[in-house]
Amino acid sequence: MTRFVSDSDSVRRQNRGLVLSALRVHGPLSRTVLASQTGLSHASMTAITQDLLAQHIVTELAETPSSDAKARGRPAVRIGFNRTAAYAALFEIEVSRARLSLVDYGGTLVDRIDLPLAPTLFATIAPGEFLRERIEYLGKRNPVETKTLRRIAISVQGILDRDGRSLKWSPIAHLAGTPFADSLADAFDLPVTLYKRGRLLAEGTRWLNPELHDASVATVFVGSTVAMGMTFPGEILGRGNEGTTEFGHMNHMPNGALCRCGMRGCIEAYASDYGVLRTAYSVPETTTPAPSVPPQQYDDLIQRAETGDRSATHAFNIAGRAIGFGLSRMMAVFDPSHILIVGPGARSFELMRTEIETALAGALVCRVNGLPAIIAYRDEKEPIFRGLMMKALNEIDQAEFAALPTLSRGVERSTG
Amino acid sequence: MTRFVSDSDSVRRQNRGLVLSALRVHGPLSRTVLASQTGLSHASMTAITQDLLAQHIVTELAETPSSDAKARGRPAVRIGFNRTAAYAALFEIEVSRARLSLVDYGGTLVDRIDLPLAPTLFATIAPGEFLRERIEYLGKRNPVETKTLRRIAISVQGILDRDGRSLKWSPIAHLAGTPFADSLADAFDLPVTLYKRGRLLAEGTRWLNPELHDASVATVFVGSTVAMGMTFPGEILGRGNEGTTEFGHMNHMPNGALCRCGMRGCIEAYASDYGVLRTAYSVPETTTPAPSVPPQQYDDLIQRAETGDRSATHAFNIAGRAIGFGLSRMMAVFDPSHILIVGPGARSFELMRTEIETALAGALVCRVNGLPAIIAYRDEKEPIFRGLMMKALNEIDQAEFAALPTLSRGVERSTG
DNA sequence: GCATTATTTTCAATGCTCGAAAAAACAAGT
DNA sequence: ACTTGTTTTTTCGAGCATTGAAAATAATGC
Repeated sequence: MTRFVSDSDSVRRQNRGLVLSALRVHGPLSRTVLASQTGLSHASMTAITQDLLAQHIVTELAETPSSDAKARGRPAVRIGFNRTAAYAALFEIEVSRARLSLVDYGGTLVDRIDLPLAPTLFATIAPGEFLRERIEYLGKRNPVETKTLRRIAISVQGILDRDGRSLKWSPIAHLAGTPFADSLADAFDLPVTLYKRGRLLAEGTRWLNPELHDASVATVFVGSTVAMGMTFPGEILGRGNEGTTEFGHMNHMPNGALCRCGMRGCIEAYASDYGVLRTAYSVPETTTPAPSVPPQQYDDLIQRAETGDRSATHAFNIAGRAIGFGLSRMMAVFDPSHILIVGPGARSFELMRTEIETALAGALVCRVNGLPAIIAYRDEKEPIFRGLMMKALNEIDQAEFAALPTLSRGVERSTG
Repeated sequence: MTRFVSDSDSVRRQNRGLVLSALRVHGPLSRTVLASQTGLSHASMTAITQDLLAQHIVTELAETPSSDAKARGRPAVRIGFNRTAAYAALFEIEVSRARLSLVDYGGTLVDRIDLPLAPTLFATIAPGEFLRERIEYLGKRNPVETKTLRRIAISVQGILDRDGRSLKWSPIAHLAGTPFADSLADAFDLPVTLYKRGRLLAEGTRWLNPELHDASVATVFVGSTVAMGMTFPGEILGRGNEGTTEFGHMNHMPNGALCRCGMRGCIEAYASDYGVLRTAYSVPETTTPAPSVPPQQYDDLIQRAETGDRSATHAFNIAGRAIGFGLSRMMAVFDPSHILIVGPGARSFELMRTEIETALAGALVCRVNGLPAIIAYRDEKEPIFRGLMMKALNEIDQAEFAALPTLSRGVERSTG
């Protein structure tokens, strides 16, 4: 059952969540604006903000006295997140590097550690152990902040198990099958959540382009891997694992090129950096891919293709064809209004565009609904981080702060 | 925004909906059982059922006096739907036939009309007009029941527009683009809802096999077309258009066999009845498919394959391969625990099984999560009807009856 | 007829929302 | 300096749906 009994408790949780969501989306707002944004009455707004203020979740902003346009009536007091109300530790784990960030409840970066990841690292130290040590190190550098650490969120690559507690498969060496999320949760007695990188990319891109909030979007990462996340119109943040895919490992050609995952014919085997390079240099399709490709090599190939080199353009055509047919096939199940191509591969988008659009045009849904808008964005790091942070903070908002019981009303009033 | 302000109104709607849902799923239940099923207190149960009784939505069942095992305490009074509370008219429109059914609020069939559909019919009469006349005819035969008609629900084949008001494309001749749903809604001043046939099949199969309620299922129809619906664990009935796909028109082979939809290489072009026959008889792939295939021909082919005929078994291998790769590709986006093969093609399931499983085994998600359970069911008519009826009745439950305002409590008490 | 048992209802308390009215905090005009 | 107008915010009482506990109801068993 997805639906539960509703009582005054769930009413409070729902409406407090609505208020926190509005602040998350729009930044600081006055009670009046908050009321019209959420649809709650002014009376309820007063009650809810009073509660949130008493619990030090939000604060009244001391308005800059130089606020230019003087308005007529009583000046609005804007409410914003109390940045010290909570902190979150965010890990972004990728194949050859990781990053640990400490952010406050308002979404400001407090500290950050970059961690190179040797392929053998997790064979010599348990991932959970490694991550625990890094957080402890971060804790020594930020003793005050980490005292109110409320959540650990981790971006990973690979296939999560059904309840999202560990990886069943991952391109990150020696990471799959280890219970690092649970051991972190035990070590710090905090909720730990795992998110798939491709899905965070999709959510983060959306936060950076608010007009995508009303669209259904397939966000495709093209680079060292191929991945995709889906987002749906209206939903601030998808529930559960909604929006995750294994797009990069969708079959493109039966018995085709060898993929890093060990299967044959995956889209990634044609469209990722190693796939394109393999095609361009006529390396046999069944050659085992290198663990990683120097970015320079990939950039050079793009440049060669842009100057008309035949084998280079051919390789990007093959890549575009794989992505295009993959998207065309996906559209039988999920039919987005927008397709975003993000990551290093976005630079070669123009080289793949024709093949992608040709493949899409062969799909019945495209003939009927028209081609989706296809847009290329280069940077993937910022959206992934943004998606991860928003997920973590939103979890704190909804699962923790919105669910807090009321302090008996009117007892405490800050006189400051 | 998907989320709205919660107040006492939405609490009542939610909890009344919970009660009606429980009755829909389990049939008549006593107040005590209803309370434990929904999680509501006995006190609330009394209040809610009192209300529903006063509004004649449910009735207390006069228990059969021959109820065998005499229990100790006060006997439980079971509550069931008041079958005359509402009626729904259900159209199932297919390529060459349609059917109109009148059902009561309890889910009992009241009347039914079968309607052969000539291919030119909707060229000579507007679909909305035709459907209106049939309902009026039904109304003459059932004057009392149709007076409390509350909803019209229609099963269609093809691609719906985004708000589900009309078809953008359909294999049913001259149906796409006509505003038949809206004109019916105007004519009878009733809500009219369109559902995609493949999706109803998925929901209906689930109602007939309750153990599938906790599974994620891809239900594939194989017959005159190929279609698929998805259902998700726990959800009684998917929201909106969730679970609809265009699986039959997912590309299987670039530039491949000609499909009825006009595109090339669709799964349907290989795995539907006409596709298999075309392969078996070595008719060129680019031959325009006939509008429909006599069932006898398809049955004969299955029999020939079962007795070892080479071209027949080959045709089913090709079909299985198309379905298998389609499923393997779908699983990059939606990874079900069960796959159901339903319809005439289920009889040839064993002929396709090896190819389907081989293709699935090539998908990374299958290597990681294991093969989903694959089950064949023959009958598709009953599940489709059941799905359509459940959708319509559930809409009446949730959108209409659960939302009804309270009658001032305690005023009216039936003394019977 | 009385004890036992299970179901259902009643009752008072709780907690949330809402509309209307009042209070607060400022700008502008006199 | 004081009044008026404007906008934001709070207060107040009413309404409503929930809940736990206690009471009432309706049967069986002895």
